[in-house]
Amino acid sequence: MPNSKPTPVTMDAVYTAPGYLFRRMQQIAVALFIEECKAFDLTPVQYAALVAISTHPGIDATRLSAVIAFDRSTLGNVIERLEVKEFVVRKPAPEDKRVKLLYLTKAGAAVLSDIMPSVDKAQARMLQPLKPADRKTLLSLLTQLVDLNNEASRVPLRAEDALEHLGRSG
Amino acid sequence: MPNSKPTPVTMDAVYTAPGYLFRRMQQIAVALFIEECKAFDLTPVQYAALVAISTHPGIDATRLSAVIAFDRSTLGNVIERLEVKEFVVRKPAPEDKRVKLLYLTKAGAAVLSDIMPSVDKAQARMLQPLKPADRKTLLSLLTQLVDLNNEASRVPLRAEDALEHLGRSG
DNA sequence: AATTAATTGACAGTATACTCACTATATGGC
DNA sequence: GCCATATAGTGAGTATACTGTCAATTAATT
Repeated sequence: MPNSKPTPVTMDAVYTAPGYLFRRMQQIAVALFIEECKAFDLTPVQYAALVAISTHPGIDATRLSAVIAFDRSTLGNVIERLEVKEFVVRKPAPEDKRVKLLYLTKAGAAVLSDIMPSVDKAQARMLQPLKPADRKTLLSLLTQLVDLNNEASRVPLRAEDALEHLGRSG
Repeated sequence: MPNSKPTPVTMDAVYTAPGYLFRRMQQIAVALFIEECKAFDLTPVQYAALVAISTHPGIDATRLSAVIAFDRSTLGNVIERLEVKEFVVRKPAPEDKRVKLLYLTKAGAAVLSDIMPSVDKAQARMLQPLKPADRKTLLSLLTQLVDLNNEASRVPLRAEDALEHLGRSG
């Protein structure tokens, strides 16, 4: 006799799904970042953009989006907000009229170096509840997984793209 | 002699931060879900809401937000979209004029049971690159971490809230 | 019973995160 | 030089994810 009862759906179908757990951790990570860094009025994404511009001065928006695995359209708004806060300036590229090159202002460099301890504190807090050995294990597995799934996301990370802008001036 | 050079910021400050890795995995998880489930026109959040309403028929929006750890304001829009698709109906509660109770329609129940295999496929795909033992380890650590950090997020999960609506009708 | 407090859903505002479409500009093949 | 193709940035549109505020309603307190 076949089983006529359909399998009942339970909330465990949601709670144990990796996708749900990643969404929750993303929520938690952002909340902790905002809490620790509220004195600096920077979001996690704005912070990542500042670091990337600091590391690659004169990068353009398209390459920046590849370096932080960030959608190009969204990045336009992020840069705009960083410009309003005067942490970033956009200068037209001399040899390509389409391109605008990104640079940190003095205030941008200052806020980046000032915010670092708070960022580190936020990052430490989100793994704090785990035993040190488990933190290491989780970070290692997460790093592998992000790397191996890189092409699955709509905006894969292309760290090497950051080097291309060097070809412009030399 | 003190070290006068400031520590240079590198992209590793971003790439190795757990917050960045969780953001990447969330992007990847959503992309895989949308890809596998594109035939059903449901987002991960809409799917979670449908499961919760299926599990708790007659729940209200506030309790639903606690059950899926989802901001109440955002949830209003999510429910609205599910209503437009006719997967969900809102009925005014007889004994509390503020409250609207949520129920799946037949179409909602049907899409939920139809989408399950695709959801499972998406969830499997995001851990696929890891060895089976590592998948288990990661899921276990993630589950612990989400649970232990529950209060850190702005909308903590309150699964037990789901039971409260039962007190209304009896 | 009347006042206060709390709750519900709605709304406005900000910030990701994505889609597709568009203009301006560059570049390749011919 | 010309034309097809590609690229850079922008804008419109959708969907989370949060903040605050607000009116309506209910519950708690006196």
